[in-house]
Amino acid sequence: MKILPQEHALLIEQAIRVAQAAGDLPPFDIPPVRVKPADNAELGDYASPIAMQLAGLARRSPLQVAESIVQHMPAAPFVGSVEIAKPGFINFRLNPDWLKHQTEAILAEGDALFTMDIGRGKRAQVEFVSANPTGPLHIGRTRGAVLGDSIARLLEAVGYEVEREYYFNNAGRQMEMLGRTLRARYLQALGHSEPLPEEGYAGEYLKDIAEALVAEVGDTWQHEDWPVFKEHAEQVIFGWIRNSLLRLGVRHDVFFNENSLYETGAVWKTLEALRRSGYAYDAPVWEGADEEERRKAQAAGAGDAVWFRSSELGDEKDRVMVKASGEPTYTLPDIAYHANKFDRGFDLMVNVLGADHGTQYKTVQRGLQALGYDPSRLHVIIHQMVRIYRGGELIKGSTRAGDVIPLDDVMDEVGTDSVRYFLLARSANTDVDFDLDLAVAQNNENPVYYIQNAHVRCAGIFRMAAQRDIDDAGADLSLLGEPEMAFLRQVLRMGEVLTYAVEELAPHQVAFFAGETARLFHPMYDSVRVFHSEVPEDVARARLRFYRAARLVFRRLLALMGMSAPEVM
RNA sequence: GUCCCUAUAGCUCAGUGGAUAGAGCGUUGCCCUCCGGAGGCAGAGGCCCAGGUUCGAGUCCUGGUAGGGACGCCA
Repeated sequence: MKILPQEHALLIEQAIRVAQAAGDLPPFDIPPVRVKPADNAELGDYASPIAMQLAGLARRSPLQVAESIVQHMPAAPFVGSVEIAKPGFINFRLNPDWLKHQTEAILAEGDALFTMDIGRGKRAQVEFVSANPTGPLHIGRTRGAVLGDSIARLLEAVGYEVEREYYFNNAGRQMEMLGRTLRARYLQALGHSEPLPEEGYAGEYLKDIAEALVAEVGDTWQHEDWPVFKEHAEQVIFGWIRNSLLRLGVRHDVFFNENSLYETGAVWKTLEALRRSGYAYDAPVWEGADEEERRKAQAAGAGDAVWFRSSELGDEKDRVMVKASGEPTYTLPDIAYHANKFDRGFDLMVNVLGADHGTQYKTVQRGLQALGYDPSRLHVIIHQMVRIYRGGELIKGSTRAGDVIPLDDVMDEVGTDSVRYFLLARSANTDVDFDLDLAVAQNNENPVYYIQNAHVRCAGIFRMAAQRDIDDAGADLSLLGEPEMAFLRQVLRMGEVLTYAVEELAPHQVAFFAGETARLFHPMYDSVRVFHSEVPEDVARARLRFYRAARLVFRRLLALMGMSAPEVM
């Protein structure tokens, strides 16, 4: 399918060149030509303000420039008419005949509708979720899952070969706490009065794992230490996370274990590289520390840590990479991990993170810079928080406190399609208030049903067509009317919406477009009937052909959002 | 204190430097025998404040104000 703003822009560029060659316009470098869908249908379908932009360069009035451009505009099958409007706009109207026949073009593309080759031959990587296996997946992480997977689907739609990656850490202090907590829960389940470790995980889910463990191994583990329990907890919890993601329609191609960076020595190689470039040094406190910080560190008896001189790259202070104990903080392996990503040679890298990791990624970017990589090649999408409401009440919680609602419970309650839609339909930059009551509502307050119902209605038409044995192949599409054309105009905008959504890595654009398209569909469906006593058979066949294309459009949109396209509801 | 995000209709949100700023819910009035009423039509109603850049600013810049988040030798 054509991406119409681009097609129109090409025509304008050619027209300007021809006008310049003919001496109608003075020579100048042509700036990028912007063409947008016109906001007022009475003015046209697509519009460009290029003449206003060029007025200065051409040293003529915008209207004169527009006239010169329009005079030299080459013909194109999709252009019906070109007009000039007051301040200097060039307005295009689509050729109605061409528009009606786009029905066949849509059907010819099938489920690959609006697949593009922008990313042909290029490899993209999307890293998302990346939750450590310390508890069930909660709603905040789920937003990252939905965003990351939707971005991956979009990249695939424009032709990239996409790898989905999950980075995790199953070592370190947090995992030790997990093991120790499970051990305590296990002993409690056996009837011992074992206290939970300080800063342990209070969540109920570890009780569940402990009880299942008792049922499985009895009391044979009571003399085991925490590593055995950590191993078990990790296995069970990772199983939960994978299952939750699977239910949500999210799969990862690569699970990257932080530990492998130690096994290959990458972590220490990274540190050496940073030392060589002068970005690492040993000291008890960072170089820019004030008196108070120094006193505190001395009082605490701090030994030499290895610091990352990030303040030289715009940070407010330097960061510890290796603690005095010799153990690295997350900073060092994270930098090593991203260096590894860069070395794998992706053309495009996307990292989806929650707002609570906003500071962390900056340190990683500075680390990459210090190593000589170009950090702008890594696109970081930081999404804001998700708040869950039930009955108008905010539900709060953290994994540690354990009073969080696991994703599985939310999916049980509202269904996976609703979870995906509500987490997708907002720009990543804004908070999401997830209203469980609304998401579960089976009425038109719930946009999920509104969009899916458009597909259901199309499917209904074809059930009826099968009964009546009507065939739409070869239908005369010139019999389509204005309402159908309005719908086709909207559908043809899909190319530019997808292009823009990919450029901005903003998949919520797709959700909005789907909603808009459904809003255009339902009134039309009401008036444009296929099976009606007053509709002649040839018109009925043309409309049937049209609804076949409409069904495909909704199926494609829902697929891009990772949602199902139901036949009945 | 520093950094990040946000501020658009009564509410929840779109809006890519261009024309008269869009949708859903709510609200007011109305319509609909027929492909599933989980419907449709119409109306009222809005860019936080002050500067700046631009032929043109909801959009870009600076400074405020208000709300959310992050600022560990935790990950």
